[in-house]
Amino acid sequence: MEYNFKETEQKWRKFWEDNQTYKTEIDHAKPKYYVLDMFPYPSGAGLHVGHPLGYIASDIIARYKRLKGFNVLHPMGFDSFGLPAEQYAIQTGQHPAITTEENITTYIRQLKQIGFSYDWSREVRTSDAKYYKWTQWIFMQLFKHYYDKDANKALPIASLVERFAVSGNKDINAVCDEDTPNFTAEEWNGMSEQEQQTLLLKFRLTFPDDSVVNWCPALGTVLANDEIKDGVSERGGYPVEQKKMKQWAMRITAYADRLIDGLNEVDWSDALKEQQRNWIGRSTGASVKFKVDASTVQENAPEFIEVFTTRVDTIYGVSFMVIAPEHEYVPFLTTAAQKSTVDEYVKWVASRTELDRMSEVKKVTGAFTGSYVINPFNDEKVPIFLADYVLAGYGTGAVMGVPSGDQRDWNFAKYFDLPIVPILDAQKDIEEQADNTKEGKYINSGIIDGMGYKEATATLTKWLEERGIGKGKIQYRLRNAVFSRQRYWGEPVPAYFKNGSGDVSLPYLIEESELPLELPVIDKYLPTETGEPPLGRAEGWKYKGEYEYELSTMPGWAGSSWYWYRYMDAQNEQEFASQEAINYWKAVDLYLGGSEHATGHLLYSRFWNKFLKDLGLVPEEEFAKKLINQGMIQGRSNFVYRVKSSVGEGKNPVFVSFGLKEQYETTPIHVDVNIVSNDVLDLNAFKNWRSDFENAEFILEDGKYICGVEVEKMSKSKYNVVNPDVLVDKVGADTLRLYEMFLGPLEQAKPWNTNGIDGSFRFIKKVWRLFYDDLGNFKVKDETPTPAELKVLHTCIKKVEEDLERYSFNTVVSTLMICVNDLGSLKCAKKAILQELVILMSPYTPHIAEELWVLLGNEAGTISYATFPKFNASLLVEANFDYPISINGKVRANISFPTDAIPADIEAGVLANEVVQKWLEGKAPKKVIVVPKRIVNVVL
RNA sequence: GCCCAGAUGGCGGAAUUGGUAGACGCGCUGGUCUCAAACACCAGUGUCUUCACUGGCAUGCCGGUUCGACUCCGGCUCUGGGUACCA
Repeated sequence: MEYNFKETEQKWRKFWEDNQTYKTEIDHAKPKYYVLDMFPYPSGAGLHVGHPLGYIASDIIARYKRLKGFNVLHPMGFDSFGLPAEQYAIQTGQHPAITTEENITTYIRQLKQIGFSYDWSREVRTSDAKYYKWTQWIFMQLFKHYYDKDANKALPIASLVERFAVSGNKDINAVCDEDTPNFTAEEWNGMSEQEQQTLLLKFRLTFPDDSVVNWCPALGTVLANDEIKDGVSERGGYPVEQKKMKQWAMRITAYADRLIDGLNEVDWSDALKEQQRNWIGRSTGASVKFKVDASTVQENAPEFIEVFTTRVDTIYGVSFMVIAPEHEYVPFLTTAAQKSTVDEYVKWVASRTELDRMSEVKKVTGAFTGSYVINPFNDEKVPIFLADYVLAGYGTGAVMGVPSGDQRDWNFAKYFDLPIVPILDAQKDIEEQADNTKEGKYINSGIIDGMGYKEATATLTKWLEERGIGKGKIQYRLRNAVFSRQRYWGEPVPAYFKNGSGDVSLPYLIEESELPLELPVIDKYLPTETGEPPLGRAEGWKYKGEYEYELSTMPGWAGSSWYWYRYMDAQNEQEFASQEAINYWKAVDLYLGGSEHATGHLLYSRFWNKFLKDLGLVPEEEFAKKLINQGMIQGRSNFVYRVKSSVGEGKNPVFVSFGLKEQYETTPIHVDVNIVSNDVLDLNAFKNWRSDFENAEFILEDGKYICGVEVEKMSKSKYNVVNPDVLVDKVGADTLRLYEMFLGPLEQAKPWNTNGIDGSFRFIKKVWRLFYDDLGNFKVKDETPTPAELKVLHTCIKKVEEDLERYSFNTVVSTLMICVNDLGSLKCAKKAILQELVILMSPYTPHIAEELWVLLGNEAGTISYATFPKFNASLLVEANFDYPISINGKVRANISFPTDAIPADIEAGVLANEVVQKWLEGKAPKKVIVVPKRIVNVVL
């Protein structure tokens, strides 16, 4: 009798659902274990084979931990706000809520099909008002708090206001904007409401701020870097420019130190922690104010330009200063003679993205403003340049150029023919390249001549501080996080604006009792004619019928920055989760997801978690104790090639087939792999695929359009998604689960390839044949196992347990295969052995395990809460060990010795061996190394 | 460019702490069963040499440490992830 996986799997999935087998409650009698998957964005393409990889692994751990006696929380939900649904809405007019709902339904059906042991009663969706009510609530708390450096935590703004009223801000040690002025209590108390509120924004943990964005005038919207290809919008091919815009920001920089320090207490990979440390980029240095030479500058020019440097010791080597081309000072510093050069340069830089600017470092570009600053140490005039390698958003947007010590500065100095001054006697070949050494004694360096690095730095810093023109400073690369999106499909910001005198209007929060602030209905999902975000279209959408709401929405990461708490108490309408639930489940014990979230989601989530802890709402400083990054299942992408000259207003886009593309200048564009077959594009499907391609024209080869191919990550934006449904239908969920784990180490990236899935399928059938003979008779007997059978079983128990404890999911599959092969060879059909095997298999192949468990006479549904087999080491004891004997590190023989033989006896035995004798050629060995129960090495 | 990974047979991979490189599986080759095929089972399978035994070579490339290196160190090459509005 063949195993009927279809019927059996369906039967058990229904049983688990009907009996709520995996529903979880707080249970103080058992230790808790929280295993969490990074929840998916429910894309229109459905679940792809890359998703389950992590989910299968976490499900295996969840099932394993249940067998080990833990009370396991294992939930799933959806990060359901996001761009693709909105993009689809723009194309079709369909409300994103409808498509999102449909997509989620598909996802749930697909997930349930794979036999995951989720407690579905706890499902969350970030786009559900019952959920985003609490996202908005957390946003409000951020607005109502500031970061107090003395308390080293967030404190209420209300307490800050009280202190301002008593003693101004001179004793306040708080994280705030750079340009926050000093003020006394009298000054504070004398301020208008508007002035006070403006000042408080400099302290709040979320606040409106100017930031530079990719603005696409033709689409009237801001684009992600992702949506820009070759400087034009991927959608439509329109030009994009850099533009300053008021955006909500999150003062994540307040938590920079705690975000770095907290990494020491979590069990995450070193690679990931290193990435976060680098992202935060704490560097110790000094800030220095350079006085602007007033003789050439325009009216209203600044008195000083401040720079941050990690090498203040090189300050005597400064031969120019560079400020960012978009820096607000530029107009004031530009002389009439340089104006046309500067304007042209600024315009060119505005057309480039930040990524372009950082990537292209080989080509030096820049422009001289015509103005100078004065080096405070030697009173020399230093020319001020603009250059695109300085970004306005980093530090002060200005850097001092030291060509002898920094290669980028050196390149710049060569290009503009600026002096390259040596500053250390240890610097070598500085006419050829920069030398950033800190060794040697300073030269050409005024007050630090003859000193070493440490002394010089201290001397200079002291000198600056005494004169009030500089100080030691810790600078972070981390920037405050932009928290606004000019989009519809996201959480509305629970804020409105009033006190609008002229263009100044201030944000205020709505009342907590008015939450959730729901997304209003709009007619279409595009910006307004005046360039406002889509919410500007909502008719009569005003706070108390009077005040403008914030029209941007929250970014994708808002809802995902706290969701693990909502699972603890998903239906709670009074709080984001009850204190009882939070204090029972505490933090995530195992978190599984892709490494592409290293510096996004995982940093923002840690930030919000620390904030919630400061408020006393959650107990743990770090929300995820252990984290594993599953490697990406890579996709096979297809490309079409758009001819560049066919892009623009009123033109039909032209696409050239792969083989002919070298004859044109083209932009490669991803095309949905589902409308491509054997790399041949379905032309009609392509025209229907995206509205801007409906008039597409093609240059064909042999009457066909051949697409390009590349292996890259499988993702909705690359349109290369492969669906697991087909596989479940063909070979069953158990086989799919086994196969995905068998592919290789969880952390490693690999392209999706179904070759080899037969091996997993055969394994399932082999297991079945341990229970049934060829005639379909159930053959399991209640007999006493032999030592050989017990040895096979316990070898397996040991290895499965060890491997699961170190999350080596692929080797467990091999171990199970070896065990089943060996039991097959032994013709073992004994209940005592097979019953334990079934438990060992059950985390991987829950369906067939349930079936066999019941066939062995157990109660249905109880295998999930059975006891993991106990390993008995005494069953594996061997009398002898087979030593590999190597000569000069190469194995030449194998000799068996008693397990407890002493090295001297082994050495004697080895030297007597004829193979060894042959290699010795009568001579005595130089050395014999005996590693007990491992190896013997004879050195000639 | 910068930050972080990875590279082992025809293919996916194993080797957990420096100790037999290639477990397990796919594929392939030969055989058993069958009218035939599928399934299943048995045997072989890194490469060169050889009838065979044996031996040489071999973990991306170059060099080093060690009795011994896929594993540690230095220098490269290529591939993937991130690079702040994809999530």
